[in-house]
Amino acid sequence: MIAPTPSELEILNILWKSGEATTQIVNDQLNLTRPVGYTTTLKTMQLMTEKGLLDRRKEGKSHVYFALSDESKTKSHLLDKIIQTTFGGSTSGLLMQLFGNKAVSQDEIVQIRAFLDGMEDKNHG
Amino acid sequence: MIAPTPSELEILNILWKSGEATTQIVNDQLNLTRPVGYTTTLKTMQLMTEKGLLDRRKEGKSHVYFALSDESKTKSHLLDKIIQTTFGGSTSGLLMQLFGNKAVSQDEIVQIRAFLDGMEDKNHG
DNA sequence: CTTGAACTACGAAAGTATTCGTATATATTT
DNA sequence: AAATATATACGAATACTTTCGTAGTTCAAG
Repeated sequence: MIAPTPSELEILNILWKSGEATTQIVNDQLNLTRPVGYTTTLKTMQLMTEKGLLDRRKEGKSHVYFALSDESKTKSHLLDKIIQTTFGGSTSGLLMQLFGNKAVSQDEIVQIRAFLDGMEDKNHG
Repeated sequence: MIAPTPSELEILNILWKSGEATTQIVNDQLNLTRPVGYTTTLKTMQLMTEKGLLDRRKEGKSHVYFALSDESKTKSHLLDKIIQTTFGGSTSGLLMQLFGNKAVSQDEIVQIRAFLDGMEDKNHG
């Protein structure tokens, strides 16, 4: 599994959401959050393509990029890593931290409840 | 809030657990997991002291180091960061990922529900 | 008070990630 | 087909982190 760097993850998040996009579009999206030069984004996406994180197809004079790495697998892997390094491998340690010290909105609690309901149904059925 | 680097976090975890320790002890602990030179550990701890992550007192010819940064605050901060960068700011997104790809026992679900109950009581009270 | 073991200080190299300038290529417009 | 706009390719600079060698310090034992 190839772990993306922070910058690469930003780009992956954009491509996972939009399915595919040109460098221009990705760069515009990035610049909604922070300033970054066009060629910087281009270079990063080229490196990601070499690494096998992305692939691309030619369209007119530009390239259209799309993610090869699986969203769920990648995020799961990143999560495992922080559980390992920050919480000594303990998933419940992470949960305690999350619930014990962080404000979680009512909406999110509702969402989490619904999710747990679904899981329990699965377990019982 | 000063975010520790990965290497710094390893050292913090050791000091949070033991309260305080010399470079020697920290380095020995690190070497249970991976090989790292004594002066590497020393240098890192010196940098951490400059940054205000650690402080130390002289004892004999060596220094005894201890963490200045709060464990819970630091972990909470790291967690916030991954929630932001990886899950678009959605805590429930993280939980779904966690529950979706890992086996979570019925006991843990019950525990989490109890947590949520407690939080809601707090919110409403 | 000299020797040796353990420790600190610090510069600099090595590794990794990010950034961007500049040259070149491609398509479109006039 | 020349000029313009938009792309790509790529080298190299910058930044950040980690690594360790070497020189010098401190303390204790002989």
